[in-house]
Amino acid sequence: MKSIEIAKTPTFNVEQTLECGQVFRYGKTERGYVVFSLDHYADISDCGDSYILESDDTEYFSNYFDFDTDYGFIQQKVQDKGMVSAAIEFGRGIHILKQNPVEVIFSFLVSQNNHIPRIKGIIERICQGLGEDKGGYFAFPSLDKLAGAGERFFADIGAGYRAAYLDRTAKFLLDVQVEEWGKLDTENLRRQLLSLHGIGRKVADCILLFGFSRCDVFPVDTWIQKIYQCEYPNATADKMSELLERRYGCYAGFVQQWLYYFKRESERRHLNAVLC
DNA sequence: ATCCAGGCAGATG
DNA sequence: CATCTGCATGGA
Repeated sequence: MKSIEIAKTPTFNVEQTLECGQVFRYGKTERGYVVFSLDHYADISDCGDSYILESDDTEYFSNYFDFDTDYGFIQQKVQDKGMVSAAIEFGRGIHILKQNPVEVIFSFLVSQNNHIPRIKGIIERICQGLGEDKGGYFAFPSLDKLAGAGERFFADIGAGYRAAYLDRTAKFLLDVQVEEWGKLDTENLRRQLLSLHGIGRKVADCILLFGFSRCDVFPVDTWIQKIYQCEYPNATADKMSELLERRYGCYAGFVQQWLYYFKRESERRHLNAVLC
């Protein structure tokens, strides 16, 4: 196990980055957070003026946390006189994680029409049931294990009607080189994802953003719809996504994540944020 | 208890 | 093209 020090800056906050809804395998500790990705783990503790990251693979996580992107620059580019700036001020420390595409595909298949606490539980039980025991935690399962589990397994651990999606997707991906999909442009990659059973526009866009670092997509879920229903009263979610992608271009994914976190946290904390 | 959740597939106007 | 419905489950 190795450890690295991460300087604290205004544009990186571990709590905001992990709690903003892009990742589900993490937990709070006394001094910070633990996060799991594939078969790796990282423990990040708050040491006042810096973070200490302890991990089995510190290089994996220094890429995972996306320290090379200039978030201050992006925040300056997209600022406005309204809710985008308000959302940035609230979630200034969010980074978009560079997660494993396969893990993201399964995570966001589970996420549809579901609450985040329950999503976390379902994914955790998938790891417990099929993942390698790493001593203290379970790895995300291999495609072999996922494909061999059967629909019953996913139903039994509480995946609900998504069990069939998980089973079919696992069996399909067994014969595919998902890593090759990274070479496709966003439009063709989205088309590929949409051809899978259980993946629609919103789940595809989350996979594009969180699993393939396509920051030019703007996933539209129920929270984002609430934000924009005043401005686009008769636009479907798909249409809304197109319009917002066009408006924010290569920064769309970042803007979306700041707005999502702001809206959801405001509701959760019963703040009466002005969002229309 | 009733509503709703980081929606989607399939069926029907 | 747009709109409607059923879906499994459990947190609030």
